[in-house]
Amino acid sequence: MTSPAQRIRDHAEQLGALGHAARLSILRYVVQGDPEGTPAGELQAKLDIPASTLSHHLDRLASAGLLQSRREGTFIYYRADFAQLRALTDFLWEDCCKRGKGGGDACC
Amino acid sequence: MTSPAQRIRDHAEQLGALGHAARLSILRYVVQGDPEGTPAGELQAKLDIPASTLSHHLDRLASAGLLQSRREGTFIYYRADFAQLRALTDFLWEDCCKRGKGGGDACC
DNA sequence: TCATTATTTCGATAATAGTAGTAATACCGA
DNA sequence: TCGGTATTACTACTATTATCGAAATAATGA
Repeated sequence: MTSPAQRIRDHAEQLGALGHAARLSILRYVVQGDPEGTPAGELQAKLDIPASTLSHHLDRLASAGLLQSRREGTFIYYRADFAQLRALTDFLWEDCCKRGKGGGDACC
Repeated sequence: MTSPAQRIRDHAEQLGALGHAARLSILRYVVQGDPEGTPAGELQAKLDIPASTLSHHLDRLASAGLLQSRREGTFIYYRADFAQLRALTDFLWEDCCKRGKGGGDACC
């Protein structure tokens, strides 16, 4: 059971991880790619990011729980954690308009 | 027409704006509040954030396009820009698994 | 005009994040 | 084991962001 404050912090960390053009591009590339994962080298080549910089970004996204990695030989495949991503986007809309005048939900 | 790169930058800015516990709390409070808006003073009191700090956070959220403000007397009401928020959350899922093996969409 | 309340701007400091070269490590095929 | 490729760790430097007190601005009503 995570406290409400902890949920805020965790989701803020995930959003912060996405709040950078390179990392957002990485996530989208991985989300749009094969569900089995995309090797780091492909990301480096396609997104044109130096390997060391890319590694930091991947680490940050994985630490936030948005990416999972799996080693296969020399390749490391990264794939999106769709459940976490869904939880994050749902979180933003949670209890929308709950405290509105008539409890109305005309907004969402 | 915004270029793909510009879309990435704009959405990254929005996500970065949400990537902070205080600002995420602000957005959620506003999203869950009355669609007409929530005065800054209420946010300050409920979320216990110093006025000047709050003002900076509100400015950042508004600059990113996630909040809109409206003055009424001495009060300034902030409300969520639901269309922008929807566009943002949809963006993360856009073309999910498009490049997957069988064009499968088992993941989303 | 004056006092009061609501909110923002200024300004300075402290803390965090981004970048990328180089070195190190891991794996595989020969 | 050796050589090549893939990937990460170390490191240092720079840039951006967070914080908040104090001063300034805006609106209202007496």
